[in-house]
Amino acid sequence: MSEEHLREGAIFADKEVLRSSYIPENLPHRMEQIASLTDILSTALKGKAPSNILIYGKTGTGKTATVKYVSKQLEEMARTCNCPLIYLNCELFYTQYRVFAYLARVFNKRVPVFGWPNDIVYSELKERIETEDRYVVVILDEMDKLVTKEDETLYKLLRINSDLNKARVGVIGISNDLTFSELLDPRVKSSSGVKEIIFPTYHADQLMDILTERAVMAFNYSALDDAVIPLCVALATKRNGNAKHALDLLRISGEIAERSKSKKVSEEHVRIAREKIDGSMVDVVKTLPLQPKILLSSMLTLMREKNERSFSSGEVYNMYLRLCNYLGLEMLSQRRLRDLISELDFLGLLNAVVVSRGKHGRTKEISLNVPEELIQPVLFADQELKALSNY
DNA sequence: CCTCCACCGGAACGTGAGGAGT
DNA sequence: ACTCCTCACGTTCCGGTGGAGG
Repeated sequence: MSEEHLREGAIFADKEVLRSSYIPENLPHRMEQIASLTDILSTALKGKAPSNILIYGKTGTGKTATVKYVSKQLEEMARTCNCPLIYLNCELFYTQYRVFAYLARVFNKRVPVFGWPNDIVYSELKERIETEDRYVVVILDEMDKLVTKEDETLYKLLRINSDLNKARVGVIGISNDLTFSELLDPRVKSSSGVKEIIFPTYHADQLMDILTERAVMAFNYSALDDAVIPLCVALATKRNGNAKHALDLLRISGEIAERSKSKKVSEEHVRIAREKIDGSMVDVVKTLPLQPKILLSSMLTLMREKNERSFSSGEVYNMYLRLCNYLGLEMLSQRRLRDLISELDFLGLLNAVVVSRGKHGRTKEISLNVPEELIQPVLFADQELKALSNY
């Protein structure tokens, strides 16, 4: 077994470097974001009230990495001035109770996993924070998971300062949703002094830099064919410049090369890796309910008929109606379809951006985010959509 | 600078399925 | 068995809006 482990080093020097949980020494093309984040945070650490920060960007634009990177940098400073930085992923702590209970636990207040009323947990937390004159920074990753209609967690946290005398709390919210800002109550935004940092998607050459830098650490010398990184970059660029996707490709290619006992990672391995990743995308489509599947089919039909890539939501809806008619299925309202489009956007299957076309109104421009030939067979495989194959 | 399109997305409400409590 | 919920999924209604073209 240990023999096997040593042999594993044939390809990889340090595989962890390619995981999204890894925080590199250097984050290429994120200087600006690092600077503003550091700037805002360090003034807080120097004794001024921390302002709240909202961070936006699509998946794989380096949001979490940047925040973790900066907090690591400031860790020492934070410790000396008793200003804890608390990281919390809302995917795991998605209810008010869990968030507050977790925070209370950080401040050594034992709160049961369930059972207490929310406001008690909240006031316990408040009391705990107040025991000292200090600043606390709470990082809420994936915070869109937290803001559902009646949930006030975020607002409570943003406003907690008005309930505090000595201590101050700053919130860093990280969101995948670019429209999240509009979703927030504008009063909260202005009153709590929220600053926003936007993370644009990476261009091909930027992805190139990122992958090159990581590959040097992750792989043994000459274990990588020259064509591998450019291929990973090219594939990830097609997927919105998603750096996470690019790194996944690289890592999985390496794993495949390793398993096949190759000495080098080749283009072929990347192809297999892509198929593997695409395969999981296929699974997502496969398990989708009927209506979203019809929606995706409408996209495919439009692409075939018009020979274009992106369409307005009106166009998509009309095509959707046509397909429903053809299939003899009941059709949803345009409002409902808008929600479905947003959901598929969130899943990464679609790409939707609001654009204004002046006299021709305002709409969402929607494009397919996965290879057409990949999902078509999956859609046609659905019993209810079978008839589409000869539409 | 104003208009006005073609949507966006919030609010409120309806329905039926699936638990928890009694 | 029964109420009482919460949740997912849809609906209708409607106020709101960025920017090309007048």
